Amino acid sequence: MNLDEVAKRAGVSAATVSRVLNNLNVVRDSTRERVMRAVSDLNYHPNLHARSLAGGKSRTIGMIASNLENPFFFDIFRTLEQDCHASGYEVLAAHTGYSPEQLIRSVRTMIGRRVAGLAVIVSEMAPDLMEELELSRIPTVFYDVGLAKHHISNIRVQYRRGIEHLVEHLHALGHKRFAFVGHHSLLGPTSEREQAFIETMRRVEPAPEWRTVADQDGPEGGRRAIAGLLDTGFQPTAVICVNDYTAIGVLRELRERGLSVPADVSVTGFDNIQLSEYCFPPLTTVHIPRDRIGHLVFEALAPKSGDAESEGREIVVEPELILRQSVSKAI
Amino acid sequence: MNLDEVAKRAGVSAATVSRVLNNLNVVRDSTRERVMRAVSDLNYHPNLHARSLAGGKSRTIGMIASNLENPFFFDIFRTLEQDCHASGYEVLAAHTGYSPEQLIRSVRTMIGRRVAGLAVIVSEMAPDLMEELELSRIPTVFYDVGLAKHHISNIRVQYRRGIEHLVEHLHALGHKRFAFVGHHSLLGPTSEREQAFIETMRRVEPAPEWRTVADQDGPEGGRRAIAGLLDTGFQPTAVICVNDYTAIGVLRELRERGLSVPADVSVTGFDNIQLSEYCFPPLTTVHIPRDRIGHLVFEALAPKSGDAESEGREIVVEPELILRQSVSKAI
DNA sequence: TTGAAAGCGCTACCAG
DNA sequence: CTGGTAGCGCTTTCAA
Repeated sequence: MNLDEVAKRAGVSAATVSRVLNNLNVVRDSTRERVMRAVSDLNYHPNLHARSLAGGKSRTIGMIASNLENPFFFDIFRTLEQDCHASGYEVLAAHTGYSPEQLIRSVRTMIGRRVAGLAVIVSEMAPDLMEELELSRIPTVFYDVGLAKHHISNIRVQYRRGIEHLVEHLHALGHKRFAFVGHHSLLGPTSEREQAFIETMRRVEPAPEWRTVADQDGPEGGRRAIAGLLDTGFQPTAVICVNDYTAIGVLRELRERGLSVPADVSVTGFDNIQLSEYCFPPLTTVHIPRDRIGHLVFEALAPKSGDAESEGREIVVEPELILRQSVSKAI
Repeated sequence: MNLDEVAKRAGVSAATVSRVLNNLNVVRDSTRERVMRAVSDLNYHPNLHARSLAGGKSRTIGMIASNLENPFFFDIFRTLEQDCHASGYEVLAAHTGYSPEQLIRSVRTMIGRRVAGLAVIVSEMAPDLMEELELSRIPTVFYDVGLAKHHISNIRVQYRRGIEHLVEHLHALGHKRFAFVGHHSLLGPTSEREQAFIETMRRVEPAPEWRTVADQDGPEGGRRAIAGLLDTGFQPTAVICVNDYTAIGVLRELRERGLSVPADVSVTGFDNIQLSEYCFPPLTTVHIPRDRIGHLVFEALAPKSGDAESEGREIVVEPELILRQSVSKAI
């Protein structure tokens, strides 16, 4: 089923069918109607591959995320998608499951699809990819990795600041034994959070005891991580989690061990996802404005009429401490 | 940047470059190497649109879900994606946010992309779509909607059975005032759950008091729904939620009103998503095997070598009651 | 307002 | 093993 058959059935040329389908208002109404009729009679659906091939441009934006299951990433996706739809763009989402190989595959696929722009919101990062993307000349946004370049923008969240807020708050409450629950991922924002944690620990007076552990991203990973740590005999009074999603698992494990939060142990998350208000107790966390990030990504990728070809920018996002019931004074 | 430029640079024909890129092992090693070198020198990425256009087949499977944020849908997606990747397929995911218009757009886009198969896992359903898809001859799987047809398979979960299990269990525990918390969506599985609830209520002796309410899918919707109901003065001792994700919001609202679960109110979910074990208290729910569903979808869509052109099948999935701590005897 | 025809970049078939 | 070439289905001039 193709344009020609539709054209034949409508008694017009392929060009005219194309005009109708693309809303070029140069077609006589009667002709347009005949075409539309043929289209629906034949259950015709334009081949999008042919369309992009012939048209050149793509009107599609790609987003690659480490873990779309984590609401943090999904919230960014949702906002980006809304903005895109509002401007007639499609969004293609891919997730890597934190696998660097999958990341490479996804990036290549996106380039192969000739997306109009690409958002790479991942923690794992292969350095060569940056160059591959730069060379591809596709407008790209990275999240917390690398530096802005010609076609590459960069959004960076002041994770360090967020962690510092958290630690200072807990420290002021008298906590002296800290744990950091991270997740596996070689580079990027995660380890920035861990680094910030470690450095802050070293700076604080009097020097606290502290440990770091890591497992998968998510409730299950968080649960296993804290379980492993507690099994070593270390008894933190404050547990700082790399993100809210992981913190949910920590809360459960503590609860099942008969440890009360925050009476026995204070717990913090990061991101301020919706679930952080719905878990028990609600999490003290650090707000990262995913919606704002989504909008920023869109702005960086969609060529606003006027901008010739926007250069890559460096965009900084400030986090904000959110106090809830999962934290209290040290025992 | 295209095949020809690569061919020129490598001093071979476009056909040969194509052979190398497609791993047709008929190319001399030295030639292959020269080509690969040219490819990487030029940072060449094959145009996937041209490829599918020329090749005809697509090696891509589409999945449309109502709400990818709800782990129920995401789990199906994850499994499907794993199976697909293992067999060299790509997956294109779209979500509709329960919007029938978006569903139509997504389906059309998928057809336009000429996907090799399409999974439509949604609650909202426009009847004409079924025919549009049937006519498109794309192998399709619907979830709990319509009937199997020529190219259309159907997975149906015995929701009715699941709800009955739940109600009987609660009834046996002496509950006499029930609430059903649903979510908006005109047709399909959701209302099947609600219908099952209503019919079961009418059948049970002695006749219980009951109400149904609905809001969005998700914690926020669940919270608002139960809040609205409680504000009317109705005091259920058992709240049956359309799914676990929504139940999380119900748990929070009850907690904030000082109602203890399960001492004051019993709450049940549906789906048995991972979070149902992580919330407080852990939810009594009904297990729906999302991984099995994911596998079934894949099998129904990917033409296993051997099958000429598998006919649409009707596949039935049995749910299973899972008892946890969110339910107890009526006060 | 409409038609004819030249590509878009790639695969696949036919020769050599 | 390699090259030439005819499409795949659509958009987009250029003419009419």
